[in-house]
Formats: sequence, structure tokens, C-alpha cells
Amino acid sequence: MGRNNRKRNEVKIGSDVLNNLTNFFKVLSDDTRLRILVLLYHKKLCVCQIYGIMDESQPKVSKHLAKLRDMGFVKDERQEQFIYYNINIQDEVLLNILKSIVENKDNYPTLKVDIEKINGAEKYLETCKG
Amino acid sequence: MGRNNRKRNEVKIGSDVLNNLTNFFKVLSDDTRLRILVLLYHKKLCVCQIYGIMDESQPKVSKHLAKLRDMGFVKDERQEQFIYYNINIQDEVLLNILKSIVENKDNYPTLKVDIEKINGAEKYLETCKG
DNA sequence: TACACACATACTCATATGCGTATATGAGTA
DNA sequence: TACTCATATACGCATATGAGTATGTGTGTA
Repeated sequence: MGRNNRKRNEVKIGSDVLNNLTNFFKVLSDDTRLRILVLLYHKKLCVCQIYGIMDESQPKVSKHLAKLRDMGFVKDERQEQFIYYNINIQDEVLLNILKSIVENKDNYPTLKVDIEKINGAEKYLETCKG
Repeated sequence: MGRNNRKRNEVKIGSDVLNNLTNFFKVLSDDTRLRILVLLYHKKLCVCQIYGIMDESQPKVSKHLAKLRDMGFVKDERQEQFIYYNINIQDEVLLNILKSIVENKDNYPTLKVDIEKINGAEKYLETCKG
């Protein structure tokens, strides 16, 4: 159930009927969030794995994860010491967009490298203990 | 050749390899631009037709068109008194995203209405003469 | 109960974004 | 050349956004 009773934002961004779409594109319009979503599209990961794989700072990744969570595109879940995030998108149009990006990952070297690192994701748990 | 020798921005936004993608999503993250792109995906239109169909102000539409043009997603072309814009996207991934949105226009009432108005686009030329 | 670890958040700052209003520009025409 | 029309841009404003640094929070463990 996520971070218990900690404050959540329950963000409601925009007011137009196009909300679903434009909010999703707002999310994808930032490199960090795009990379995160592509990662989570493949596999549930904990925060330290994510910023380990992406080689970004913990607060940066954490903040973007919070935004993704508040906008409803990912869900968090504690497992022992770690908090795992997984994707939470049902909308077919949105899923297809992610799918299409992933299928063409060869066009996007950064994403490709990220994805390749997923297979060694456990390795990045060691990243945390430092 | 567009607006002749008027200043053009030749915008170069972002620096990452993900540019193509994230810039496109930046474009789509604004309702106005999303609607414009969806319109132009169907048919070449002049400015007054666009803001007529969308029922938005001329400067607002014009400014977003300029942005779309500077980012290379549309092209402009004068035909007599009017300046027509058409879409200028070759990237298959990006085209597929638009295609997918259009195919699911039933989910997006605003887009659906816009698209339905395209068939009477000539009518909106009269909008201009006012 | 105190500590360590994984993660979240607050704060500050610089920059970007979108809007409305007013005005400029350039092509065509009288 | 003066005028009109379609479109583009400038300006000022309010708000949003992202980054880094520092610190808070809660769970598990010693």
C-alpha cells in the first residue's frame, strides 16, 4: 500500500477531455521519466535498481517516480527493505505507444542500453549498499 | 518557402539522444498542438481554417504553428492569400503514435469533433473574412 | 531503543511555458 | 502608394518545471 500515511498528491493535472493523452505526453516529454517508464514496462524494479541502471541521482529519480505515481502511471509496493515500482497503465493507446518505442529501441541508444541492463538488475541492488 | 526572409528560429531543443522522442512528446503535451497535429495529419489546412475549426484565437494558433514549424514537425506553404500548413513527419514511430490516436478518436471527444469538421474545412475559409 | 539503510520530500534557484493584448509584416489590390 | 487581409511576432505576466543540496521518514536490525 505504498508509503502508508505519508502525504500523497493525488495530482489532477489539466482539465480538458484530452487529459489522459496530454498528461501522458507530459510524462514522456522528460528524458528521465521516459527512461523510467520504458524500464518499468519491462520489469518491476526498486528505486535503487532504477537509478543504478540509469546512473542518475537518487533524489532525481525518486522525484520523477513520485510524479509518475501521483499521475497514476506507476504503482509502488514495499518488499522488505525495498520499494518496488511497476507500471500501472491499462489504456491501450498509451500502452501501444510504449510498445512502439520499445520495439524500435534500436533508434534510441539510451533506451537500448537501459533495457540491456535490466537483465542484470539484481546486480544494481548492490549499488544500493554503498 | 514559407515566410520568406522573416526570422526563423530553427529551434534545437534538448541535447540528449532521445531528442526526437521527447521533443515530439513535448509537442503533444499541449492540447492546442495535439489538436493541430491531429488535424494536419488528415489534411493540409490554412491558419484560418485551423483556428476556425478549433475555435481558438488566431495568435494562439499561430504561435503554436510556429513552434511546430520550428521544431520541424510541420511545413508551411503559401497559396494565394493563405498560408497552408501540412504535416512533416517521416519517423515511423512518431507517425504511428498519431495514427494510433486517430484510430481511437472515439476516446477523445475533442479530437473527434475537430476531425469531423475537416470535411467542411472550406467553410472555415469564410471564417477568415470577418 | 538506537542505528542504518532505502527512499521521500523541502527548499532554492534558474529556466521554460502558455496566454492575452497589441502591433508588425508582407502579399495582393485598388 | 495606400489599403486590406491573413498571418506572425513582441511584450508582459503568471505559472510550471527540473535540478541540486540538504534533510526528513519509516522499516528493519543490532
